[in-house]
Amino acid sequence: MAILNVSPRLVEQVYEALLSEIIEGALPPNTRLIQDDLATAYGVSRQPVQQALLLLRNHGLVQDAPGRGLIVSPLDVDFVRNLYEVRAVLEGLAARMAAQHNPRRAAMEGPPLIEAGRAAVESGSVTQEIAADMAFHSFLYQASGNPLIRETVAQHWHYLRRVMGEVLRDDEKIPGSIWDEHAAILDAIIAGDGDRAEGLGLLHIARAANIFVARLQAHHDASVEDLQRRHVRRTKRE
Amino acid sequence: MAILNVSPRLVEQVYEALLSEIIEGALPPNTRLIQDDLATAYGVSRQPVQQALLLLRNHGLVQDAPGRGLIVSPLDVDFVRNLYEVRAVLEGLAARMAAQHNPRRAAMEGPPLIEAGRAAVESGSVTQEIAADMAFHSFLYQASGNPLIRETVAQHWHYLRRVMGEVLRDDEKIPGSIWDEHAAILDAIIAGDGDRAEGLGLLHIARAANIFVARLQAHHDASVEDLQRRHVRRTKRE
DNA sequence: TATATGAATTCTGTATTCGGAGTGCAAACA
DNA sequence: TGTTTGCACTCCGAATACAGAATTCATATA
Repeated sequence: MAILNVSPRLVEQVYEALLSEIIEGALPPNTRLIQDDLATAYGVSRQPVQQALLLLRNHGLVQDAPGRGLIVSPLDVDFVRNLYEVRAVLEGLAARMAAQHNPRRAAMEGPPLIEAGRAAVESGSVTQEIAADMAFHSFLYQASGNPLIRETVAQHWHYLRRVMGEVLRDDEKIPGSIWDEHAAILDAIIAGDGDRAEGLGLLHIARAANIFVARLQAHHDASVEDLQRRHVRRTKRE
Repeated sequence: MAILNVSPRLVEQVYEALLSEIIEGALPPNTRLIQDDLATAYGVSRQPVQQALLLLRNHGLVQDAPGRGLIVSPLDVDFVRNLYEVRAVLEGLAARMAAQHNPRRAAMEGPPLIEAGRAAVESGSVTQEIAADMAFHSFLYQASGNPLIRETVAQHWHYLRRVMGEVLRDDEKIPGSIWDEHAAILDAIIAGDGDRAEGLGLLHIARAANIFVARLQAHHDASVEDLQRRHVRRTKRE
């Protein structure tokens, strides 16, 4: 991924670079992160690297590994479940607020996003699907009129993208029905029906949670099984 | 203020020190923060100060003031309103989850907290009231079984404490009725009634929001008026 | 007297250097 | 052969040093 923010601040550039490498899986969970190595890899001094790592640690994407510096945090299934639980209520809140404050705007800007989403599904590109999904939800947060919702969810989004990446890397696609759900939420917002919008928003995220958590769990189980198999092989050999 | 966390990490010590100075109002909004000055004041080098400021900026407590470094973020009334909006749904979620997963534990540990809260109100000490309130809500988050709720709210808590400090510094007390509301939430949780618990939790925070936002607005208006009066005086003199 | 231009100052961001804590390996001993 | 002790190495946090950008103040000019 290209570095979009061309700020002269090395800290931010390193932060963005590390963030996308983690999200996209180039740096898999439990990878050790050595300041010196990163510094030479990015062609900067250790100082900005250290600060970028401080921020990542603060956001939970990397964690202390006492005695051996920092490692990329593993994707804990329980954690992801909790994440979706929180995001669901935030999504509900956003939908309710959008219905209360911006039904007109939703009527204007919403439908094209749904169209774009359906087109992305047709195209079969997972990347495009994810982008369209993000665009729709971002719009929702914006229309809620409460910038804090977007900021809070943004923190979570890093993890969700990691999960999506992990799950979709070799799995089949996202079910296209999510765009029916999006359309239903949008309808409720345009109708100004806050209660219904909230309920549908909540439900939508709860469904997504079920799908992704189940798949992540399956992945996790598979990798554990794999480890066990290897272990058996090695034990046999000895 | 004493440094409680005796971690050998200077960054954290400086962070904590700055945080409490901001929360308690020792560093009022719009105060300029100069790395060098802070470093000599705390008796450390600029390095840990810079990192602590980076974290504070990331949390929104300080912000860039282009060309003149960093300043303490002003307490924006709209922002606080949004904060309470988000916290309300999180509080509702916490109450619902606690009712679903930990009614027994709530029955054990809840009542003493209510007692302590009522005692704090009797004592008339604002500090104790705030502590008791925080204890009750912390318990709720813990009982929800979702650690993310606590973490997310913790981020917000800094601001809420600033608001409380600002409002309660010279104002009258918090209404004692909040402990009736707490008791009602607890009842619903013990009864295992998730819906009722959620509704009451939401309502409780919404009420608190009304009180504090209104008072903060009043403060703000008063200070604006004050500025205008001064301006008039100065204009007359000229 | 108001405005523009230049230098000095201030402050930040980055690089480099220093000291110390922890780990892992190896050798010695039981 | 298993355990323990000591040493070397790795790596991090903090201090110091350096360079550049922005502001402010003073001076000169219209």
